[in-house]
Amino acid sequence: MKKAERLERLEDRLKDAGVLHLSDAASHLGVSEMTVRRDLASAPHLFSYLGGYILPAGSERSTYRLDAEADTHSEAKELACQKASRLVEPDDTIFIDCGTTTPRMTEYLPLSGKLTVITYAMNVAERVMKRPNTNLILLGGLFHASSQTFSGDEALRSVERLGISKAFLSAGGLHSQHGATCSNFHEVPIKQAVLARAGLSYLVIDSSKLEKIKPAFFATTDQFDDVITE
Amino acid sequence: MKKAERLERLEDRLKDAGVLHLSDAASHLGVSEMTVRRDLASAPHLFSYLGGYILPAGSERSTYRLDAEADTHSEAKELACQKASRLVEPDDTIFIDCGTTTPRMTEYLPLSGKLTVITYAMNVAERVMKRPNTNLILLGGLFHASSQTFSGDEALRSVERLGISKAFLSAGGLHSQHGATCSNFHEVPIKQAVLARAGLSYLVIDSSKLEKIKPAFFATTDQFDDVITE
DNA sequence: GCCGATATGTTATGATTCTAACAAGATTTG
DNA sequence: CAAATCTTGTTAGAATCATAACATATCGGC
Repeated sequence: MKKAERLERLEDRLKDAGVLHLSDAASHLGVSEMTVRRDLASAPHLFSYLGGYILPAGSERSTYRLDAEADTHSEAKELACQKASRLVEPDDTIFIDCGTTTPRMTEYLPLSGKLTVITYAMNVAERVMKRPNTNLILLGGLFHASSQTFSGDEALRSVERLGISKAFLSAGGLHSQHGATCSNFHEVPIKQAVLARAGLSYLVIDSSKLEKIKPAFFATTDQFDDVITE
Repeated sequence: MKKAERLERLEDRLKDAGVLHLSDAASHLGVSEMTVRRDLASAPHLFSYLGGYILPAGSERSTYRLDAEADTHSEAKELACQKASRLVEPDDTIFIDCGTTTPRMTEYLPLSGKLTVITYAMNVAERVMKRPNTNLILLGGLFHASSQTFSGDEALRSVERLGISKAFLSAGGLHSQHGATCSNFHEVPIKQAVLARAGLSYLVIDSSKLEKIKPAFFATTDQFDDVITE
């Protein structure tokens, strides 16, 4: 058995198991741990190796799943999104912000009528594109892994040419004195452009965000028509 | 600082970094490693912990299942993409077109260096965003489910402001007389804008496309520096 | 303030992982 | 066939990780 074959078997095995311990891999391949180490070192584009465990390459940067339970304050966010979705009418053109809260709205949006969803968040786009009877407009640009969003001048210009009936914004903090703030500065221009263009603007947050302050300020409290929490 | 806050900060940090060493996490949070261990143990649904390293939960399950077999001329496309990827150098800025062929290139691109990938195809973006050390620029706009792409004026204007060293285009047909054609008219403006801006342009197709004609014409054969097939 | 309960830090010990160096076997090449 | 090269295995010491036990600190009633 040659190195190439071992690498292939490792790859296959990883697709099933997800992670593999060095010692398991060694016995599975019938070679010493040292050989597996050397195999791994020779193919860093295929595998990641962390403290004795083998992973498929790139899984460190996996998309953040929004599985119902795999998130802090999950039930609160779910509830807030259900309430927010009730405000959407079948023929609206709505903006949905990034984060772990507002993307959940996609599950509760009305299916009748011709809804149009505008977003700059990948996790929102991925969900909306699978819906029937729904237009999706994604504001593109440079991708930021930290927030799963895009940023760029052209996106701002696009917003100015769109009609937005209702905007659903998210925030990392909402403070009575210091308004709405978020963690990433690149989100600020888009949020502000949307706020300026939207007919009605809502802030959708779970109550744990109240009275918190994050580094990037983007709006005062009175710029929102309503704040929706659980 | 309470446990809940530490967990949130860990989550944020992981979104950026992907993995985090126990000792880094401890110093980042200003607590002992033992406390971080205990925090992790109390929230196994949020994090995976392997040999001293913290990962987002579920990242072992990287489901990069390719539609590889569920596609015609699959091996031919795969081969063409491998050949095309060999033309890419570590610090290039490349454009990758839509379809079922060119998105496979993402698997073979070099991992060293700081690659930048420009695209208007959702299936390309979804793959590139999971790669480390890679910038992703998505040309946004209105989503077309038929080709999994976006279209819009702002995207065209974005292309004019980008420097593209190599462009990898796809086509539904390449005819000796009638040039390169595709099935969707909304792809034409982007393809043409990219052709006009790219340093080198390649057409990546499997040989079954040769001498075929599709409804939307977008380029003559001599506009490409090379045609890459299996 | 006092108390119990919970949270956090420290230490020590054993297990595991990492790395380098060398030896033995397999493969290529002239 | 023999030398050179590449591959693999073994060993040992250093570094790191895991776990438990205990000490200290903090918090929330009463």
